[in-house]
Amino acid sequence: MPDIQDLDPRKAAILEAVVTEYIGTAQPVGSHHVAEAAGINVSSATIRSEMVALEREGYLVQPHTSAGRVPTDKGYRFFVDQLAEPGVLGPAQRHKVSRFFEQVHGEMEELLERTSGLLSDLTSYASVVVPPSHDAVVVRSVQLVGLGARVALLVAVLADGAVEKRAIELPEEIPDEVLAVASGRLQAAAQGHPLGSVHVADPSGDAAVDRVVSLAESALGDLECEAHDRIFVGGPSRLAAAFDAVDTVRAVLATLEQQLVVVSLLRDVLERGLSVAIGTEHGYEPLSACAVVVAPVSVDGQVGGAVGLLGPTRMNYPQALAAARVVGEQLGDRLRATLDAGPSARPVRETRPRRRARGRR
Amino acid sequence: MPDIQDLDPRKAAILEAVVTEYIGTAQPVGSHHVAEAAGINVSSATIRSEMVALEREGYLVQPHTSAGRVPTDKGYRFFVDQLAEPGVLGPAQRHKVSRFFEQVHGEMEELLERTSGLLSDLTSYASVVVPPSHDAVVVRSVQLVGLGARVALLVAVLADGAVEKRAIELPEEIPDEVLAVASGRLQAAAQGHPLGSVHVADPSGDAAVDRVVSLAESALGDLECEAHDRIFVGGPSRLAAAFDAVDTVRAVLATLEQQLVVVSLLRDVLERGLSVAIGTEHGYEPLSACAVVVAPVSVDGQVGGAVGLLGPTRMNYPQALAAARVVGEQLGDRLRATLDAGPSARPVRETRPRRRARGRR
DNA sequence: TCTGGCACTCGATTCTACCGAGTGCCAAGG
DNA sequence: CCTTGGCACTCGGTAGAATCGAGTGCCAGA
Repeated sequence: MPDIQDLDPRKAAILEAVVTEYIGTAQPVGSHHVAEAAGINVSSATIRSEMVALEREGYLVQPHTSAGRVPTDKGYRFFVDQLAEPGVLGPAQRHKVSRFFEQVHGEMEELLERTSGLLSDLTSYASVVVPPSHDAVVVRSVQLVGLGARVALLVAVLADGAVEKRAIELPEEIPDEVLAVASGRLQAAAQGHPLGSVHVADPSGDAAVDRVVSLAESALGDLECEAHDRIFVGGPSRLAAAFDAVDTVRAVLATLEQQLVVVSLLRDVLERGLSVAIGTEHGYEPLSACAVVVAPVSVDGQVGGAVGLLGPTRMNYPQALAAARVVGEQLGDRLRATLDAGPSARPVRETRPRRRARGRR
Repeated sequence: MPDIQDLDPRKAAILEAVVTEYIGTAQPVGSHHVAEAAGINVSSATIRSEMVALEREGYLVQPHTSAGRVPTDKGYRFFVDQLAEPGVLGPAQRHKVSRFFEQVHGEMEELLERTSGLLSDLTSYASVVVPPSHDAVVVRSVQLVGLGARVALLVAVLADGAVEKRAIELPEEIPDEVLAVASGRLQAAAQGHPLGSVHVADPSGDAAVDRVVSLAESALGDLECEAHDRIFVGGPSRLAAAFDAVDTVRAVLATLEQQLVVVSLLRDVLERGLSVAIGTEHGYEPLSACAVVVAPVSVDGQVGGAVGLLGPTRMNYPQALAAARVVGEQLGDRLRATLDAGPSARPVRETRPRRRARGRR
């Protein structure tokens, strides 16, 4: 792509006018409308000739001859990267956010669920919240609870307030007392360590206890991997409002149902250092009519989770970006607050110096 | 409504033909098509005159003069109550179900989530799973874990494998040791009792401990009430496929987002002794284009939860009913299995004799 | 280089005609 | 009395023609 650099300032202004107009009206915009836009002081004829250039360079397309122009993905990209000013939340929205994070109480899962609701309320797009993985988060408590004769539930409470659980099939019938012993040993070994690195050193006298402990140990390891595939989707009904083709709606909804896909989508986008992926930029076919806005959720400088917005490519990028950033930041702060206030060990803080989340653009 | 009783057998046959045809094709069906249907041996003229009668009585409507007929809600109702034969799952579907319940492992939340997926897979409608409330389920374990300096997390494991949790704001800074003592006292008092009726009898020597314990006690009571408002929605994208008006899709999706509404909808329907609510029969305006199929999930004869299907009024009722019933039953069995296999107390079984879930129609 | 003018395109809208599925009615036949 | 074939009629949907208008590309003149 040779022409990713700048555009003629006038072309840029025209492109900007087209994008903003189209975002507002969803109608192809013609040279006449552009000429009326603020900051443009040339006639429609001039604009027309600039538009053919813009079209040749791939920033605009005509749905059909003799219709107005519509931005391409590339056009939106240029707009987002070079033209749009940062965008701020309105006072009402800002108020909503701060009140939300003041009022919200309680427990992690609920917090995430409600955060996704907040985001989609603010923007009227569908939202996704991917919680940070628990890689570095230490265990606060582990417990084994007998459920059936040969089933036990492993419950781990992490320092960030998350509760992870997993059923364990026992190879034989284990009396409650043995479970209790195993539970105690696990608790002693796990407290203060991250999920993945729990290891009970020396064997107890009891072989049954040891068997249970080792099962639970590997289950803890599994938890670390599995935990972060639960995502929180907010306001899917907004999608139906955003698209008028019912097929598109179905395809997008179906994609949203596949949590793994969504998680890796957001992760991909973040890893490429982007905060916006437009149309086909992320390689996910069924979402080619969508734009995705992502903001990291970083806890102590470590990017763990993400919040995202999903809307039509003609979305209000500045506003969506602002909302995602603010909510992502606040959520991160909130999560860190829980972590930091811990009465005892806070190894994450010690091992990793605080670092500002690297902003982009 | 005077005319809820039976219909002329011939009228009934015609109505049945119209309904089945319309369910299949989504096109208004004319007298000619009906005449060709199996079991009808009269001419189209006769059918026409019967149809005017059916229309006068409210079972059919014409979208416009000189189009075929479409069933009304009342028409579907009659079909479901009097005409449709029970309906069975195909062998492939039956296989899917049984394999699912054999394979599914682990923990309650995941079980419910995946069950909703199963249901919507079987039927290609959107599904809802409302877990049984924990009224009668006894506590297997309770634990207090300190999170922040003045925040503790109350984690309760119930006999059915559910894990309920709630953050508690502490009025003062409580050292871990005090929490541990309180946790132990709670555990002793709660184990084997249902969530609502946990009471720690005699005070300890320590006032701080007692304060924490009483806070936790009331939190346990809250948990009982709150717990059942988390529902599991499967396959919302199916809705986009079922309706072609994008407005309808949006309205229905928006309703599905309000968990409380959905829960009370299903509850209402079940309480009225129905398993199907068609169109406006449930008073929920935005869902007037939908039919809801509900089946109870009963554990030990106690109806606690429900599974539901949400589709267009022209849904395949026999199949949907069969799927919902089977999955509801299996889910109930599954939940009871966890309960029954408990190594120690099983008070529910003792106090309530097993009773067959009363079938209807 | 910009601009106003102009011919041209082509989707959207409207109108007409027409087809055909479907109806209601009726008179004849069981 | 019920059924049936016949018949005129309705009216949505489709196809084609006419029209409208927003928008374009091009060009000559400032």
